[in-house]
Amino acid sequence: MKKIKTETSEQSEVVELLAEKPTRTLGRKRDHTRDAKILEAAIDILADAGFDGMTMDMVAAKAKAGKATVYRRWSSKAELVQEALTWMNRSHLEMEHLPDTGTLRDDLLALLKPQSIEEGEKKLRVIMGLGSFLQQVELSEEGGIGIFDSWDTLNRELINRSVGRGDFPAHADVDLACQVIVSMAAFRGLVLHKAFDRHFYATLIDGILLPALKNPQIASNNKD
Amino acid sequence: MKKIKTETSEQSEVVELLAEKPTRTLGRKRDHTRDAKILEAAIDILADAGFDGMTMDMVAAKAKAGKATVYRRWSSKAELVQEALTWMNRSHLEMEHLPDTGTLRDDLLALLKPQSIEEGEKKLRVIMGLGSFLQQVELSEEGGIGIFDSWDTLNRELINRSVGRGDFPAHADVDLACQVIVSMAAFRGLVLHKAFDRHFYATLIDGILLPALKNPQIASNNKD
DNA sequence: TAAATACGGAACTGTAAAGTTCCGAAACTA
DNA sequence: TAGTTTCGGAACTTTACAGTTCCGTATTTA
Repeated sequence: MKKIKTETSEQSEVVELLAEKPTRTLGRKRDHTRDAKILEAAIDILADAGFDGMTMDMVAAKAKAGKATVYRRWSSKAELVQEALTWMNRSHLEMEHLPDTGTLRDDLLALLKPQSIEEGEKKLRVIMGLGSFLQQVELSEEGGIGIFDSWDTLNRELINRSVGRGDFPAHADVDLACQVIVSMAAFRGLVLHKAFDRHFYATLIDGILLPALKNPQIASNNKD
Repeated sequence: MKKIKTETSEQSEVVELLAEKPTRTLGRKRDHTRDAKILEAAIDILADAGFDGMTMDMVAAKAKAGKATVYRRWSSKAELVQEALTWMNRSHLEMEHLPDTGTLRDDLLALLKPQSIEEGEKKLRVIMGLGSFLQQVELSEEGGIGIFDSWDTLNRELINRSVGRGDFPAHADVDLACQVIVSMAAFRGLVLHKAFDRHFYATLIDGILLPALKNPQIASNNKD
């Protein structure tokens, strides 16, 4: 950025002004394993300090990097956060070994591994702390979800499979059901500060999700 | 905050240290109509700039007050915001004239007045922008925010009345149903950045709430 | 082996905003 | 009417942090 450099010491370069030869093959190579360390540090700090509570010094320190190293990769805090969020949402979807217990209820519960709960709560804290950042920078496309896509996709897959088996009417509103799961998890974590644990999830499934999916009425189309 | 003040200029006061006589009857009286103006200004700015985007100068300017006037009432930005949030949630619960259309569906929808939608969205934007503030200061008691209490109470009233009429089984999980409403509204506003409008609410009621309440099964106890 | 670029670390600059203090004017009380 | 507290407004101080620059060292290519 802004590499105009009005130096007068080297006049010999004037001739090459229009050459535009970056000649990138020189010097020490950039260590791209540092990228992940820095992004990870950024996510950690975002999770428990929020966007405005996070300083570039914190990130650099946590990643054991110099600030110059950070700014060599991302030209601003906003850019770093933007990419950190993308990195956080890189999904390791393992569609191959989906749970298959025979009932939707147990499939959904099987997806709730302790590790995924912990990770999900961390993501929630990150989003929660984004606050004013979201008002400055329009977060990626689609209004900024993407963060729940991974879980949401798996849930949708399980429910669709169950509907396909004939467990529920074909007109069941799968989208809305998926929204309920994610919304309840988020609200419970962010606002109520309670864990989205197995017991609560079972109550939600039995008391809300399954009855809603079983509903013989055709609910109006919801698509947002 | 940090009002220790180790001044040495006035030794005469030392004698009265334990007197504690504010003698408040002197001088111009504080104009308490300014309080509301300032709190309202704070809420407005919180709504479209967030906690960290809001400056005390903005608040003072918007309320046409001096900063000294603000700090005479609240000793810090955090304190001001704290009270502004409380003030925002002062509920004008009009339990007397609850809607009574005869069906729960229409009662719930009737509660969603255009004015309350607009107000609700403003509140959501405020919460959205709270971001890091929530991580610093544990907001109000009970872990929750209380911002949804007003609406939640009315919803619970309507649903209970409907259950009392015999529209739904007596074992219907009213608490959980209320949680669904509030959670979906919050998530939709905070994360999806979409309006919680009449159409979506109708879809939610028809597709989720009513089927869940109608559920003949006894769901496990959920009480948190 | 020399030039170029990377690294972690630290010092530095510039700016924005929290919080304080002072001003002249207004309002209240003894 | 004199002393006290309020008001809006503005100037001021202090602090924190984004972003830049420089250092000594390590790594890579020509």
